[in-house]
Amino acid sequence: MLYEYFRSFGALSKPNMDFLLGHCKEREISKGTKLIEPNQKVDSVYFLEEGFLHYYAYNEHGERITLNVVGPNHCWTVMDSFINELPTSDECAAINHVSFCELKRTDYLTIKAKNKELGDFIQTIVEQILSAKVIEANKKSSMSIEQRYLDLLYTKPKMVQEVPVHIIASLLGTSRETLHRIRRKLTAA
Amino acid sequence: MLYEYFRSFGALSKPNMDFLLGHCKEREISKGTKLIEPNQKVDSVYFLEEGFLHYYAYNEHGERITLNVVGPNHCWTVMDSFINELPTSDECAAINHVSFCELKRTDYLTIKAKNKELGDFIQTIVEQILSAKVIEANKKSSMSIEQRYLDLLYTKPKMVQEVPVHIIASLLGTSRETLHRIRRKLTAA
DNA sequence: TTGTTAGTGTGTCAAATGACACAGTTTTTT
DNA sequence: AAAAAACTGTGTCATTTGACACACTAACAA
Repeated sequence: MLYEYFRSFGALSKPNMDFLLGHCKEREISKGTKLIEPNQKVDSVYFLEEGFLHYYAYNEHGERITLNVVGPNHCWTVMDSFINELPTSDECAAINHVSFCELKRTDYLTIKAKNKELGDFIQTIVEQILSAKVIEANKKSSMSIEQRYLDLLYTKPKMVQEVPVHIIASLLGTSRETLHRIRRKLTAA
Repeated sequence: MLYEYFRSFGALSKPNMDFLLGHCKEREISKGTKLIEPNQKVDSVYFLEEGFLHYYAYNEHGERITLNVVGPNHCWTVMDSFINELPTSDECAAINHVSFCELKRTDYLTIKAKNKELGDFIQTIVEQILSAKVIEANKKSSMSIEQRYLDLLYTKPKMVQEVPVHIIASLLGTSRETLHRIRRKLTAA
């Protein structure tokens, strides 16, 4: 699964691909477990194989803000913390039972420095992922809450099914009740 | 000015810095001029020295959505279009008289391939800029409109002064009138 | 200079939203 | 099995917002 994911970013010679995959370790955590505690450094990149992660922060009023919900076949980390070795005030918890692959920073740096092909490969992935985030943020700002919900329903139906409504609502940037009104309106039509 | 900007990302040997700066060309455009027309490829990275750029798009209802307002000492481009040579439906226009430096894609690629120091340097800049965008997007989603306005007023007072209210409002994600109510409330206090 | 356009300030009103309250259901813990 | 906790569905109501309308001013072009 992780192999297919890497493949989607371009070709890579067998020894390099093996070297890359060899540094990724399988792990599992159960529902409710925190992957990242507050004020912890994020020392790894995570690739989800099953389940959903809830990435969130608290604003100055103590309200919990959902920054992202990450599902299977997607990577997650806090770039700033991972790259610059800074502690982050954000947190990350498992919504379901989650299985994933972990790549530690030290291994990440080893891979990046191994040879030119691997270095360029990693760089391309980072650029693609960050660039996609910027596109997503732009897209989001041009859509209403209802449109965002429809988009989510279309692109990630499994997430809508498996993740609690109040988390989906806060991901969309609204309240549980407003999301409810939207769903009611949609089923009526 | 551009030199100082590059410097802020780290050290670079003199010949490499000269090589880099040598490929950036000074340009100016007057108020109202479009830097990027709709469905055009974005073939350059721009570094602003003076004035403000309005980066926007239209949603499916034909409403103009402000994606960003770029001021002096900041870089701008549409990454996806620039890297993958795709036309973008977004547009970009000068709010004021704008002077800037331009770096063409061909020159960008030349610089990147010139030697390892330059390649790594460019890569670091790209990562930093994109990473900052993600952080900004996260921050934005945890703040109310009023807080975003106060933040903008504090971090970019000149932008608030020089850019029309309706553009600031749409940058903050609200209407001209609502921004007005916020300003009225703030001056009253 | 005059006419035209762009931008600003403000009021009204209908619609959308968030906060709260509570009941019913499912899941988890003891 | 019983109790507790988490989640879902729904109604009411005060507040906020966006849309519209209009007056006024500043910038710009003929």
